[in-house]
Amino acid sequence: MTTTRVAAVAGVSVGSLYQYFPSKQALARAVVERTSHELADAMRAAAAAAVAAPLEQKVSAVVGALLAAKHQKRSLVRVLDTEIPRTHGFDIVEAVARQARALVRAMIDAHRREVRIADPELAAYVVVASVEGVVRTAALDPSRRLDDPDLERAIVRLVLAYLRAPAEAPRRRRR
Amino acid sequence: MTTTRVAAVAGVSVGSLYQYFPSKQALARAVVERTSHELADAMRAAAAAAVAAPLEQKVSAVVGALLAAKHQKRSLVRVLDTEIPRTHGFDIVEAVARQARALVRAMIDAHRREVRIADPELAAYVVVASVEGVVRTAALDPSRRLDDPDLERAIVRLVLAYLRAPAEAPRRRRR
Amino acid sequence: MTTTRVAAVAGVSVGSLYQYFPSKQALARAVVERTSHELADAMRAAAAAAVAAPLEQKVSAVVGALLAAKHQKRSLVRVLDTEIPRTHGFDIVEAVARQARALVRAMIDAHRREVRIADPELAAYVVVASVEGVVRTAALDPSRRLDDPDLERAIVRLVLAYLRAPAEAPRRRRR
Amino acid sequence: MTTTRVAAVAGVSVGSLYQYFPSKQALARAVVERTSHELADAMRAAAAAAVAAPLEQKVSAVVGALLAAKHQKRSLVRVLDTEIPRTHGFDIVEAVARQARALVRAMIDAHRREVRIADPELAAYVVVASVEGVVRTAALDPSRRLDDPDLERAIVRLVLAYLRAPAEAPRRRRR
DNA sequence: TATGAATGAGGATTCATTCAT
DNA sequence: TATGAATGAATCCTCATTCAT
Repeated sequence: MTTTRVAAVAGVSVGSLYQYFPSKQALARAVVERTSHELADAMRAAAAAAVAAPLEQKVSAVVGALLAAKHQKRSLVRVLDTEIPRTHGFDIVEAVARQARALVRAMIDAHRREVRIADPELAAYVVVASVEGVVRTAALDPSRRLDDPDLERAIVRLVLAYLRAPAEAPRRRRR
Repeated sequence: MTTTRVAAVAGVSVGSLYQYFPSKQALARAVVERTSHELADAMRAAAAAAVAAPLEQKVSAVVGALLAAKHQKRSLVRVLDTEIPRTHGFDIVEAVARQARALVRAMIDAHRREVRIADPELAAYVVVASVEGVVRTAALDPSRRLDDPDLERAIVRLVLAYLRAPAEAPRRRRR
Repeated sequence: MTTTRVAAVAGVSVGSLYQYFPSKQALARAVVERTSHELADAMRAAAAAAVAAPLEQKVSAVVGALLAAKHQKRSLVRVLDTEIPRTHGFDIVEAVARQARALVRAMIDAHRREVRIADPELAAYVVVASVEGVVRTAALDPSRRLDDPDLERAIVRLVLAYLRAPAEAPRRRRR
Repeated sequence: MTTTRVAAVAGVSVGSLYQYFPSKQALARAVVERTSHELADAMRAAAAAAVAAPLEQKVSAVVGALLAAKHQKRSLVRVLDTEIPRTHGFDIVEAVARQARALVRAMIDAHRREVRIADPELAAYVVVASVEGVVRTAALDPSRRLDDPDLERAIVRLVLAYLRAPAEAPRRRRR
């Protein structure tokens, strides 16, 4: 990803690039930012639409939105994950992850009876990180399709099973 | 990660680096290779030691081994994940992931009664990718500790819940 | 001949050099190519202008053109011969030599009566190589001038004498 | 031509190389020196053996000795001419050329009646440089053999024809 | 005396950034 | 405002030379 190539692909000159972005890093950051916001918006919208629905439908809606968004930008996702040093836009990615965790926390809170979680903060962390892991792995894996309904069902199962599993053993102090 | 800095940190000269590795890429690859092999060995050993134990103990043993290994090499893990273009040693990482999936498949096969999985291949994929996601996120997150027993318990819960969850809905053809 | 120095002498930056030539080797090759073509053109023009003249005038014209061209680019000739590994642009130099030989062959053919040559191919080879040898030696020799008319006369004498000399002894099989 | 490779081919270690030669340049110079001396000796011996013979036999003897020596060391000749910057051992090469010119001058002086030369110094220069040119070109040309008797005869013809050619026009002062 | 690992200056090349047009 | 040629700092890599063993 050189500035010249980015400019060429974008159909403008390097000079023009620097009229809009003060540096290459800023440009990368802007792309990450936009993509991240779109993702966050898609998930928020899906969650909002299913706010009154049972847990299973909520999870399904959000996971579906996530996969659809990632699938649409598949090649961009791949480039961002492969080429960009994980420092450039990390805070933005982190911000989106925080929003996602808040979203999961809200679900947990809204379904207290169904969900057996001792530490909701940790649970949200695990849910978001694990789903992100599966999506990331699948996105980078040329033999997987992000729009495979089996994959979607499997992720939904992962989340629901985790949330509904019988309470963890009571916390013991560190070994 | 410049060759000069690597050499300086290693306490040798650039020239010496090139006596052992033909290129910077080869050096990075060697580090990834070694780390990956150590990780794979640790997990295999844990699984072998628990081969006759109940599923819960097996999962706990492997997850524990994984976290311990990653925790020990925490800063290296961080550097590799942040600095190295995901192309250089990707095949090796992929090989380790394949081994991990085989390991999970063996567990599934050994506990058929307890585990309700329609597609074991996909299940192994999801288990490995999700655990990897949680570990990766925690490793890059300065406010998390990889040796936190709560984190370990949460990951074990994630895996066990997923494997034991009631059978997925029968597969429907693509929407 | 380092790229930095070439750039400095040329009054540009290294980067600019690489905007016009993909590598140092290509740069060297381009210089050799241009010089060689100029040389070949000069000799061809001289030969063409004297196409109807007697042999002596033809030879004189071509040798004069050769010396004038080399004299004009004296310092470049010196650098190319001294600094450039004989591999980089060798095929071009060889191509010019081939052209020069063809030119000499044409002269031989056009003056069959005057010239006593058993093997015109070999004769052209010897003529070109010997003249090249004298010019090269003189160009590298700081105590010689390429525009010395005595040198020119001597070279003309060398060529004419060789071509006009009584027939070589009949070829005998290898000793 | 790296020191390591030279050492490897020579069957010793780099360190040993530096026990005998203070630098790579000195090593190259020594090789050039030895080869040059052998060449000079061979030519001197041939000339001495034919000191009383007619001019044609003298020239033939020296040219034969030159070609035989170069043919024997053909690959070395090639390497020296291709790889070594023309500065390293140039003075030695120049010294040998000087000796060769003296040798030719002696021949001219010994055959004053047969040879029609106005400027013997220049004549010797041209003879040596032209022969060197032919030998060099042939040595670097993979399609030529230095032990080809036709080549030898052609070179002898070149030298004899040049020396015996009717007197050059009387020297005119430059412009 | 022979070895060859270690050294690091030097050199080719890339690419983010600037700025005259 | 858009362009893209020019810039040169930064980086990878080579290889002549040294020196501890």
